[in-house]
Amino acid sequence: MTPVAKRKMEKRKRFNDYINKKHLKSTKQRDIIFNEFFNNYMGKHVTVEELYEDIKKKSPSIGFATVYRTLKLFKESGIASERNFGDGKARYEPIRSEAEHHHHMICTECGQIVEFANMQIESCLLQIAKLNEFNVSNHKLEIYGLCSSCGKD
Amino acid sequence: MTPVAKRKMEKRKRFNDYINKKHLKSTKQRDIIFNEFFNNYMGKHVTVEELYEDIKKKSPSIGFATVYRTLKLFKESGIASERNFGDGKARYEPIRSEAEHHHHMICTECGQIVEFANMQIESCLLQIAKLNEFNVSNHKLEIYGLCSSCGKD
DNA sequence: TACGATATTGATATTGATTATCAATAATAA
DNA sequence: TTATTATTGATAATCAATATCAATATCGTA
Ligand SMILES: [Mn+2]
Ligand SMILES: [Mn+2]
Ligand SMILES: [Zn+2]
Ligand SMILES: [Zn+2]
Repeated sequence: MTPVAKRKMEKRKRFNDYINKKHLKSTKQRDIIFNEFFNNYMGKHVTVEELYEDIKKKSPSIGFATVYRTLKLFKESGIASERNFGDGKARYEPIRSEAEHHHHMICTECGQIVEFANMQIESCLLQIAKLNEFNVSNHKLEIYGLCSSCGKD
Repeated sequence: MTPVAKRKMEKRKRFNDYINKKHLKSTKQRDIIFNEFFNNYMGKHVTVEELYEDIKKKSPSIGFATVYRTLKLFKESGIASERNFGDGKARYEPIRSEAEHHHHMICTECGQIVEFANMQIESCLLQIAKLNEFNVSNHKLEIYGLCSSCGKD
């Protein structure tokens, strides 16, 4: 089994566990959305609209609201992250692994997104939180500007 | 003149300069909103709704849309920052000085906001941007969690 | 001061993303 | 199989933010 397939299976298990724990149900629609999301959007930051349009091609009967609800479920179960890059639309990305926590640089001209991670920043943040006796649940860090292509004055 | 009064005057000058540069006009409404904002919301993070409700008490004829438009003007002219803390409402805070750049820790329970600044993080960010040839215009960093009061399990 | 060009205002309608509603249907447990 | 409970898809509702527009205010110039 490829590492990618293994990762997908792990997320699937986690999602199933969540479904069971909360007494929810497995459905064809959730399967379809799960597969589309984890097969084609790894490392991407997809909007609900985009994912819906994509899925509709193969499964025209799936409803818009269901995609909304399912992505929210993915987030709640810890297999997807919700992102907001200031354009008013929520974006979702599959979580690769707990270890691959990262942040984003967004080009305000072309929309290109560059991911980055930095241990020094992460430990600074923990320290700051500790100093203020804050019990951190999550944090976000975004850099906005022009990418190398768009930034040529 | 107190330091606070001096700061307010500086912002006023900057706003007037912007007004002139863009061939806009000085109006009573803008004066009223400016004064309310810089007299009573220094160090705060106020929503449009909140500021509107506050101003309406003294100046009942001021319209909701005008408060929206004026806060956006404050932002464009560089005398206010727009913040988004994940509750779907934009918040504005008066800019103290270029030197007082800072970030936020938000308690998801009681809404308390703690400000912090950290030079190490700032220089890390600049370095990361440089490495990726990104021309940074701004960045945001937020920590979400429970404050010391709310976090007592 | 009066005039003319231009910007602003306040009320209201509209937009756009997201959420709620609900009757029909599907999944699960007994 | 049946009873219970959750889900679905269509659509209405919500809510912050923005657009529209006629009336009014500002401001440079005469
Ligand atoms: Mn990412
Ligand atoms: Mn602040
Ligand atoms: Zn770009
Ligand atoms: Zn709190």
